[in-house]
Amino acid sequence: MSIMEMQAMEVNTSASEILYNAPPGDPLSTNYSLAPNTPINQNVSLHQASLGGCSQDFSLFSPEVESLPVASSSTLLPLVPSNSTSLNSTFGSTNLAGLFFPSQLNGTANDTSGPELPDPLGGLLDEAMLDEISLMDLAIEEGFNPVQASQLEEEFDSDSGLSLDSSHSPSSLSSSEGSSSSSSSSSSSSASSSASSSFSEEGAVGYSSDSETLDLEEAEGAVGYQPEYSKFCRMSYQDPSQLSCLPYLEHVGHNHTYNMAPSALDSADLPPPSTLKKGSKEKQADFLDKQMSRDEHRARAMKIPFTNDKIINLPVEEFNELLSKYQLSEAQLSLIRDIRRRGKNKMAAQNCRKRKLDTILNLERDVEDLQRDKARLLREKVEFLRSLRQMKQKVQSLYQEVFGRLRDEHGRPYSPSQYALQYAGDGSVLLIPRTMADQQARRQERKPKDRRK
DNA sequence: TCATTTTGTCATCAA
DNA sequence: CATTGATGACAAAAT
Repeated sequence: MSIMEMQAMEVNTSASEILYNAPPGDPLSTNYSLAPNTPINQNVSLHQASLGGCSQDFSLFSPEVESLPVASSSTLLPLVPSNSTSLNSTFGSTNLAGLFFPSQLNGTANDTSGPELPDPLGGLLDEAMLDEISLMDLAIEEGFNPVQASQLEEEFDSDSGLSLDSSHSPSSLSSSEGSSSSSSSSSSSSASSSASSSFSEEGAVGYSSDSETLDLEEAEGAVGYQPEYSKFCRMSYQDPSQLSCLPYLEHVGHNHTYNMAPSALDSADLPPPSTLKKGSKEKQADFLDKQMSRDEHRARAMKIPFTNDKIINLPVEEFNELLSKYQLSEAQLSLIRDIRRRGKNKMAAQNCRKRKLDTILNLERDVEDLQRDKARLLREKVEFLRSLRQMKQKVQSLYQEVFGRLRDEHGRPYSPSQYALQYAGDGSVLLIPRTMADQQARRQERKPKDRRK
């Protein structure tokens, strides 16, 4: 995405107008009153705004550009009869010209570059940019950071936009992107791995007979997945049925009648011991009954002689060992197998769901990161265009100065409508008749456009 | 009671 | 081949 945008930025720069439009209070734009006379309607839609700006720019600087919808060169030429025409042909005919944009970017409301500051490079403005950059882009971000922007500005002033482009955005972008994506992937992978490891660990603890040391947190570990998200993870670790799986509850099991009920006794939200002592045992039994999972009920009904927790969490070897100690009917064995399968799957499902939530969280984080990156790139683009605009104006004024000092053999100044300066490939500057300049301008004008299509 | 969320279960695949 | 974990889909349970 970033690459695309950067490319788009190089090729079509009409979007710059939008960018300038977006932050009306942009403190930076106030620093540059380059186009003070440019009429700006900030309330118009993006397209209108940009087109309006474009047409003005183009009319001033590149009347020869046919593609432009409103080449109002005729109307505006009178304002700048001499330099505007010459500038157009000149810049339009050179590759260098492509570097410079219309100086009046729409959004710079405070800018004051009017018709008297024609821009030879209006042709570069391309509406394609509008598709990629919109006010929305800027609206999304948390607003321009004046400090950052000014820093960027300074860099632009002292440095070339390209250097900044290459040194800044890619590194920061890649780093942030990499961190975010890697964090998501690594975190999820590590989480899952830790999940499995801790799970097996728990299992090991679990079947080490009567370890009463497991606490709730370890129980969480048993499930294996404990990512940092707290708000998101709504899994209830207090679930009695889950606790029943924990080995440390087994020892309560010799509560005769209810082998698997004891889980309830240890859980925090259960009735206090007083009720256990003095409360009716019936009620207690009912309560415990309700706390038991379906499989626990089934196991009790089938008189399975050991806890579901063991059935589920013992490793295969010990599990088979355990089974061999008892004379179990086929139905009992079948139920035990089901209990084991379901119990394991239950935990797997819990892990799976937590993992899914974690993934979603990470993706959300990634989205935020990418949005930040995008906003930053847009900011950088604005600064880039800003400096570009400045350079254009410099070149333009230089052009006018040079052209204005030229004299023919009779000591008379050249007419800007008949002659134009043109950069040669070797770096020299030639004074050529306008007609030639126009032709060359058209030739160069078409090449890039055709190439793009 | 109804809607929504959470949890359990099953089927299936892959390791 | 048996076991186990992951996961989608569905249903029961809980909120």
